[in-house]
Amino acid sequence: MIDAEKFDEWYNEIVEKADLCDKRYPVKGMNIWRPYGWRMMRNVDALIREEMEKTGHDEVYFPLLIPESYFKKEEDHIKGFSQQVYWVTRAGDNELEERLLLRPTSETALYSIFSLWIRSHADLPLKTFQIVNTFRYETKMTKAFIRVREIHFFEAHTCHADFEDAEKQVREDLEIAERLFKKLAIPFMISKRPDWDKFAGAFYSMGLDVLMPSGKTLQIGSVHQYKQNFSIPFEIKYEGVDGKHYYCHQTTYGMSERILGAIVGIHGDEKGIKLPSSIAPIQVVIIPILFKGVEEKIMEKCRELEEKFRSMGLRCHLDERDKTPGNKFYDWELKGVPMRVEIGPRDMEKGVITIAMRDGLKKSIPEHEVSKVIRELEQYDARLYENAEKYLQESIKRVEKLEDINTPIVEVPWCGSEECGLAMEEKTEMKSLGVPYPEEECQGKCAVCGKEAKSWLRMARTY
RNA sequence: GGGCCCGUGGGGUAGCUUGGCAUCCUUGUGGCUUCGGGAGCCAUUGACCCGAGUUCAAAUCUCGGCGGGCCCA
Repeated sequence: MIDAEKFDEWYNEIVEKADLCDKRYPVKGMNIWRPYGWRMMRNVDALIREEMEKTGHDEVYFPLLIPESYFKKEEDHIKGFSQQVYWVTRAGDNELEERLLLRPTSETALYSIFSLWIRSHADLPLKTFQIVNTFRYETKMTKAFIRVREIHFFEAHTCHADFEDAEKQVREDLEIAERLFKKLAIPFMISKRPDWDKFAGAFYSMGLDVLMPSGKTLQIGSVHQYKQNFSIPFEIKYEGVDGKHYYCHQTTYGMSERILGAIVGIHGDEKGIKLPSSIAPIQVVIIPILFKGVEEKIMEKCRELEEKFRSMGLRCHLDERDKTPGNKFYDWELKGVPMRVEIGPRDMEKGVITIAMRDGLKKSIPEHEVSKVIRELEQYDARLYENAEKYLQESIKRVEKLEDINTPIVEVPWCGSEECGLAMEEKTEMKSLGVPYPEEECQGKCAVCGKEAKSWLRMARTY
């Protein structure tokens, strides 16, 4: 893992060096996805789509532009986003009759239409999602994948007959996160955000955060319970079995390319990034070790092996570039390829292949046992996860007093008042992530006012 | 919201104080030779963020814009 002090600089460099993005596009906060980075993102998207399908969500795609009148329907929502909205006010030479905005998120677009789609209790639950670009005008401190102005955004939107069914959805969303982030080898925390920090318009918000090597946390997902806060202004109503009309209860689930930022940050080292095999564009790279006179024999063996790996369902690449092997090793380590296979004259003689995992493990395996590489990849993924999990667990501590803080993440007894919460933020120079979920009883006294604590408050420095 | 630093070939830099020919490394391209952890030699492409101002003359000085990075709230 990268040292805390060096992390920010390392991160800024590595995202370009590893060919994930190109930051030279001259619009602030809008970077170019390079092929390698985009393949990683699409692989993440594919895992998300898989989860959505399993849980009965349907994919939709709504327009980028939202009429001002739609956007203005929910008051808190406008307040939360108005300073971050890009406007389209003219087309050609004409001023538009109604201004249009680039979606900063799609609630107002979707819900205006959901009110048309939903008529009866039989239409519920309505579970949809989309993966789109959203736009938020960040004023400063943009950072590749972490704070961007054009966001690659996954958003699930669901409508339910009652509060309890929406609560069930929130729980399902958190289970999806468990499965997804396990596959991505990124351990995370769930916190119920304090009221002053919930999503604009939400009844409550659950934040999903990871810990970066800099000691700052990064929110990589959020689940919101809207209750009827949107369905009332947007008039999303259904007719119940009793013939009466009711407003829906709604939830949303959001994630973005910050997931990539987390993977890059959490697993990276001095050599480069380290990818979990679930999203690695190349899972196995084959490097021929050529010597004069035996080139053809070695290349033949490499191609044979490439075929074999492909037939096993692995994403495999044979590096035939005219470079020295050492040069190729550095290159693929930089890009985080989980497994490297070397084939040279010595291996051919012994009938083995040499494998080297990105985290350092190196061994020879007999050629007829090639299928074992699957197991090696699984073990590598598990090591990635375990190391990151260990770092996270070591970084969280419960303390009774604010003076005792010496870890990146702390949990302190809290009376539940906004006043005390904000006082803690000020004194510690940290932000409240919220109440840890699943919630555990807290017996102590509020670290600010000394009254009986209602819960723990989890705090950290954040991106 | 407040403040600080920075913009020179694809990447990293020197030059800026004191205005005048733009330095070095790396990468890319062609070739020879090599290949079990960044090989060597030869040839070669390629740059002063944009705009305005001062000046005989601006990478250099002044102002503005755009972009990048950091700190504090």
